[in-house]
Amino acid sequence: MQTWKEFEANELTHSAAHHLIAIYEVGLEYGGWARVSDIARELGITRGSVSINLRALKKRGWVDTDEHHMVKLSPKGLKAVQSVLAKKAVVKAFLTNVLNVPEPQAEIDSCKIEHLISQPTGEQLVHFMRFLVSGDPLAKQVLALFKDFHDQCPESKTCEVCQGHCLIEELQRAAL
Amino acid sequence: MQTWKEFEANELTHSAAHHLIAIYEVGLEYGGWARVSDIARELGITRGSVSINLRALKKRGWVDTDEHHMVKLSPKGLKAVQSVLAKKAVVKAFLTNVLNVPEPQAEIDSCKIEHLISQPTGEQLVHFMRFLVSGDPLAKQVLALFKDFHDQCPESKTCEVCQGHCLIEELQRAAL
DNA sequence: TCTTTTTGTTTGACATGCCAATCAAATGTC
DNA sequence: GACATTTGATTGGCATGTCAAACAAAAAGA
Repeated sequence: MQTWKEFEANELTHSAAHHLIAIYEVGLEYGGWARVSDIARELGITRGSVSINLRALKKRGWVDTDEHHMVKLSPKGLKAVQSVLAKKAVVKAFLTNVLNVPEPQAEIDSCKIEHLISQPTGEQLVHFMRFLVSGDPLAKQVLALFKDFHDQCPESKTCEVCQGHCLIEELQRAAL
Repeated sequence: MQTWKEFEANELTHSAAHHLIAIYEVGLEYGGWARVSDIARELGITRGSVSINLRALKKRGWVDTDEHHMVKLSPKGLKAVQSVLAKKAVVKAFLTNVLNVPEPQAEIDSCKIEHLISQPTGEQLVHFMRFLVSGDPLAKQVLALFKDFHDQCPESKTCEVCQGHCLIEELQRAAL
């Protein structure tokens, strides 16, 4: 009913997630520490914005700071970053290697949804990808077959993502 | 580099998408027409909010109104709604029928990302699902096999979506 | 040491999107 | 016709997240 409102109820906003990622990336070269300026440069926003945003992240326990304004991910923050990065990577791998979505588009799409994927869904996608690279000959065959199927599909170029739900009803009837 | 900023650059916000969907849903029973109150009730927000939000949607050509304040999707708005609903449905079908994600979770996840999926990605996912229900015995076998694989996987219960990217590196090495 | 640059913070502004409260006009009811 | 309800719009408030501009303090260079 009101499922759509859960969008805002996320623990991590898109902006917050990328602040944490920026701290993580900068920290890789500086022993886990980052400065406001580095984060701002990494994100392409002003120092002022970062300064304000860090206040909220500190208050909620994602990051810590020392007396010299140096910023560091808290254990909780690090875990969140790893979870988000892993979700993004597995989604991107699925899009590029299974769905054959062009790399730039896969990068954009995975970046947009990385912080919105739930833990269960992320885990299942990991398992699915793990299955597909498990070496099982069937998996290889399927990927190859789908590539052919897709290349041959007459709707490949014109399909507008199933106007009017035709595909969905089809899927429901098939009930897999 | 600055890919993360494209999140805001979406043509449809989550809120806007659901306003359009609400108009669509209400309109199904009233020949395509909806009133502000109906939309507000459908979304669980106040009439005031809807009134203000509709102003922007009108200005950008997603909805039209007549002289009696009746609201209707423009052709462009209708197309957008169908695209979003189709993306949501195909994502949900993938999550539930392929990844075996529980229905409530699949509903939440698909709702969160429905408006963020690009057209190319949506189309490819449609083709993938179409392939899986094409009746090809190989497809059936794969789905069954993955179900087993997943049930047997010792990490099924504990995996934290691949802490530290181990899976990703694995996927890259495999290069599919 | 003196100057310049870099840095972090604060301020006022804007945009989105929600709320509650208020209001006028239209609609219903007696 | 008179009163009550429903409806759409407006207002002021709050929260997030961005900017530009101004500021003090620290760091770097001469």
